[in-house]
Amino acid sequence: MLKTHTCGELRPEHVGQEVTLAGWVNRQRDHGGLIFIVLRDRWGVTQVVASPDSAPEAHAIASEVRGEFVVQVRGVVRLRPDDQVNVDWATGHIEVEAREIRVLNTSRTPPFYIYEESAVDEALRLRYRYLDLRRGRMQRNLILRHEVVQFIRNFMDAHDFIEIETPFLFKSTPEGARDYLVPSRVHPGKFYALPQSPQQLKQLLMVAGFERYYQVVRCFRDEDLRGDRQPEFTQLDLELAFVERDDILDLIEELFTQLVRTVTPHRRILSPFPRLSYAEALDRYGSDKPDLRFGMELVDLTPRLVESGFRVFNSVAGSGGKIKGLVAPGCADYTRREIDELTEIAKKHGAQGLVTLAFRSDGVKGPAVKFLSESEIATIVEATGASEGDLVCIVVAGAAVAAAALSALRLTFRDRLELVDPSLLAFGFVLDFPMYDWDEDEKRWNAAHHPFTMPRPYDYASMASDPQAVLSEAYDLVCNGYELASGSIRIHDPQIQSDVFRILGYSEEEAQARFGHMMEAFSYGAPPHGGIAPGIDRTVMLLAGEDNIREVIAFPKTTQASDLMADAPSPVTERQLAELHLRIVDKAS
RNA sequence: GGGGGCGUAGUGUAGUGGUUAACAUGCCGGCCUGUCAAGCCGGAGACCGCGGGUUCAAGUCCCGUCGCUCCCGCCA
Repeated sequence: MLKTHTCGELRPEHVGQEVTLAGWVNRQRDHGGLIFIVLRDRWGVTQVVASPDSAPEAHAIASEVRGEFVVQVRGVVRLRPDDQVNVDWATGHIEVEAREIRVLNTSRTPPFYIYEESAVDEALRLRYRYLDLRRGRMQRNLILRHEVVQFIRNFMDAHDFIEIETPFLFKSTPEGARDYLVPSRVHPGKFYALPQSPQQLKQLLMVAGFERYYQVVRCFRDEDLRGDRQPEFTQLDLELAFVERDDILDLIEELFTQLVRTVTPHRRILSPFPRLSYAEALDRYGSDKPDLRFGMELVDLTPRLVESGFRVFNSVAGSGGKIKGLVAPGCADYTRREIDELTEIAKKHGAQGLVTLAFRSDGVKGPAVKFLSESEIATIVEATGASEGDLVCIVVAGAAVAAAALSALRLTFRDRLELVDPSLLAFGFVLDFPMYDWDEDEKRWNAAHHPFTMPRPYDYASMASDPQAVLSEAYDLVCNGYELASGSIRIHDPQIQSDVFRILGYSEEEAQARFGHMMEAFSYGAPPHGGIAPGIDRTVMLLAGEDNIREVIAFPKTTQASDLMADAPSPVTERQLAELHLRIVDKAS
């Protein structure tokens, strides 16, 4: 070893020992006489002092050292003078008096600051990711990520799960997300797909009798990126046989509760995790992934105001539309410009407009006030609980648009009014998702979760006649407005599976071609089973207090799905293409 | 696929259509023996992402394009 100790471990108890440290130079401060070097490694920083009197050769080398040089220092640990203790450092009570300094490698001046938490252009960070990863933020985040995964593996092992690897080269299914395809050299014109998740394989492991399976596994989806979405991401994929929904929810609640207590004990959680139905989540928060850290719940004013003389309100009569609102506390003095911004947010989510009522000391203000009766305003006050100083925002639209618009407004107020406690991790479960979504473009029903999800038993009869009304045994874990995990109890009865495929519009032949291997497997004694798959990247992001999963991934892609460091994706040679039986077609043609 | 934001020394930023593009920091040199964002003095460093256009004159206005980013669509 080129070091006897790390840069994070020396304490007053080591005083007098001769030690060897090795790491990167954070800073070098040359006082003409004394030279201070702050040496950094994965474990911390330690101050090294080179004196021209006691070690002239080491001092001469120290004077040549620059930031990010890699150096090895042999020296003696000594106590700092009382008035020069650095209380911000774990090693701040001591320093190492250099006897010998070796430069193991020099460094060019880095393109951005390593030792300081300053803002740097994202593209530059990604281009020099190996330097960005040296910085404290990324070091902390990746170490935290390791601790999270380590905790998960221990937890799963302690609960009698076994980890089984599944193939990355698998079969494409056109359902769901777009697949990343891998051309086959051996089979001209045929392709593998990288798995969107090991969904089918883990169900087959249940058929195989493993009963409790898990895997920390990479998943691939060729869809457009977001702050919480990367083309490749990591899931804790798990599946159990002979379980019911609540068994899985209880397990996940225990896992995340213990995870937070172990890895980030300074964070608070809600206990027990709230469990609400999809319908309730949409009704109260306008979202199936509500941020439960704060209230500001939506209020349904439809029954109270649908017969109003105000044309905007009575327009939803008989249409199934909704009049819903929320109260923004203390926002009655919003300017015209601020109200316009709120209106834009509502419109972006499909609303025609936004009705605002500002409850000021000199009365209720807003463009709609003159169309409303005193008793209608009193009704709004009573229903929403608005009081002086508040701004009531009302959206009149179809149920889905009203929910989307008000949810967006709720999150806007969350950020503007700083309504959340940043230490809180508000986990919760959303249950009873619909089984099917209507796809307006394709004019057919889609599986809301996936086609192996079990419908709620008492809904079988109505399944064919009214797919819209069928609920499923699907569930999500949400946290702070993010979907953290998604899962379901699966179909293990070939007859139900075939009924579901029929509603999804697959002919017998199509179902056989796409999922024949699954249906065949289920005919050999498939146990009742179900599972869930928490996203590791999002989990670590939330635990780390970051708002983008790039900050917890060592080598992420940009929003254009490229790697700026290695410059991927990149062209390949004609020879490679020929071997794969591929030809590039000009996009214009 | 659509919409918004950003792009100016290595880095972070400032910059009414008008002289030689400014500040901080970093970098280089000098001084300095207890600093820890060390200090003091001096210096170098930018054709303002790229390409067009408007104008007597463009970092600034317009169009296009590239990159990063946020959002909508998309994400079984």
